[in-house]
Amino acid sequence: MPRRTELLGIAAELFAEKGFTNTTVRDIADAAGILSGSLYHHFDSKESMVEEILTSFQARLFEAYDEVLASDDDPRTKLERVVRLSFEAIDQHRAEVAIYQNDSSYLGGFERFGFLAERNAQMRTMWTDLVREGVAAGVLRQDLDVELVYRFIRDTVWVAVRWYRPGGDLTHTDVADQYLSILLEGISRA
Amino acid sequence: MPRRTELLGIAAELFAEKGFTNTTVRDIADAAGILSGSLYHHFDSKESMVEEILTSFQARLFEAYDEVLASDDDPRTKLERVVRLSFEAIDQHRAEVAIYQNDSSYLGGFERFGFLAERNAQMRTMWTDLVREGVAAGVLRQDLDVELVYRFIRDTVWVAVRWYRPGGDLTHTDVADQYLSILLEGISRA
DNA sequence: GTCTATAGACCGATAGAC
DNA sequence: GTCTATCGGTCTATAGAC
Repeated sequence: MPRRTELLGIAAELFAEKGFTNTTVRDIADAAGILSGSLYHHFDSKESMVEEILTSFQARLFEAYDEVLASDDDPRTKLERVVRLSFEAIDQHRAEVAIYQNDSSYLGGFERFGFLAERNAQMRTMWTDLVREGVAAGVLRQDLDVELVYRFIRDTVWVAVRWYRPGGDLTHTDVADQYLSILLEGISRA
Repeated sequence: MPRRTELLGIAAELFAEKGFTNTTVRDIADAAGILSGSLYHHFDSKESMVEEILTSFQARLFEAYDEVLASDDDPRTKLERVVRLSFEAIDQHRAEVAIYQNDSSYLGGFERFGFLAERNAQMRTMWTDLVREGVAAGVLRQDLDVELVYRFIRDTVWVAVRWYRPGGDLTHTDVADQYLSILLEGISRA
C-alpha cells in the first residue's frame, strides 16, 4: 500500500473517532510514527486530507448506487438493494461514513467542500425518486409525505454508524434485514 | 431574564450551530455584545457553560418522561406519548438537543460529563422496557431484536433535529404523527 | 458587570538539513 | 521521506482597573 494511502487511513480513523477539528496534525503524525511537519510532504493541508477521504469514498458509493438504479429491478427491490448497500458501506467504510455524518455540516461551510452539498442533493433525488416509483407501482403507501419518508430512511440508515461495530453480534446483513422489516412493515403486531 | 440565563441561551445557539469546539468564547462574547474576558465573571469556563446547558435540559426532559412512565396508560400509549414528548423537545429546545446529538460523544470523554453516559443508560432502560412491555401486551411484534428496535427509535427520533425547523411547513405534531405511523405500520401498502 | 491587557498553551503550516 | 526548528496566529483563561 502506498504511504499516502496508509496515512489517509490513519487520519480517517482519527477524524472518525474524535472529529475533524478535535484531531490535530500532531495526532495523525504520532499515530503514523512520524513528526507533524513530515505530513506536509504528502499533503497540502489537514483539509486536503479529509477532502480526499470523502471524495474517494463518495465516488465509490455512488458508483455502487448507480449500478442498482440502472438495473431493471422493480422499485421495491431497488429500494431494498440501496438500503443494503448503505449498511454494507457502514460495515466496510465505517470511518468515512462517520466523518461524513459528523463533520460534513462544519466542512460544508467552506467552498472547497461544495461537493458535499452536491452529493446530498444527488442522494435526495435518488431516495425521493425511489419512494415515488414505489408509490406509483402500488407497493408503497400513498398517504405519507415523500420528503419526510426520504429523511426518515436516510437518517435511519446512516445514523447506525454511531453504534454498529464490525465483527460484533450483528452482521451488517442482520441489521439491514431488521431495518428493512421495520421500515416496510412497522413494529406493530399485524 | 437573568443575564446568566441570557448568556447561556446565546451560547447554546452557537454551540448548536457550529459545534462546541468550533465555537470560541470570543464568538459567544461577540454575540452577547461584550468582550470575552467578561464572560468569566459569569462562568468558570466554556465547559461549565455547556455542562449547565445540558444538565438543565436533561433534567426537564426526564421529568416529563417520568410523568408518562408513572401513568397507568397502556404500553402502546406510553410509547406514543414518549415519542411525541421527544419531538416536542426538538421543537422547543432545538439547540440543546442538537448539542446533545453532536457533541456528547466528544464531551463524554471528560469525567465531568459522566452524567451523559448515565442519562444514556437511563434512556436505554426506558425504551427497551417500553418495547418489552409492548411485546408482552401483544401489541408489538415478537420477532424483532429489542436492542435494535430501541436504537432504531432513539436514533430516528433525535436525528430529526438536523432538519426540523420550528415554524416551517410541518409542526412537531405533524412530524410525530407521520413518524409514529411509519414506525408502527411501516411504509408498505397494506 | 464590563473593560484593558496579556499570559501561556496549542494549533496549522513552512524552510531547509539530512 | 523524515527530521530539526520555529513562525505567526488563535485559543482559553486570568489579573486588576473602572
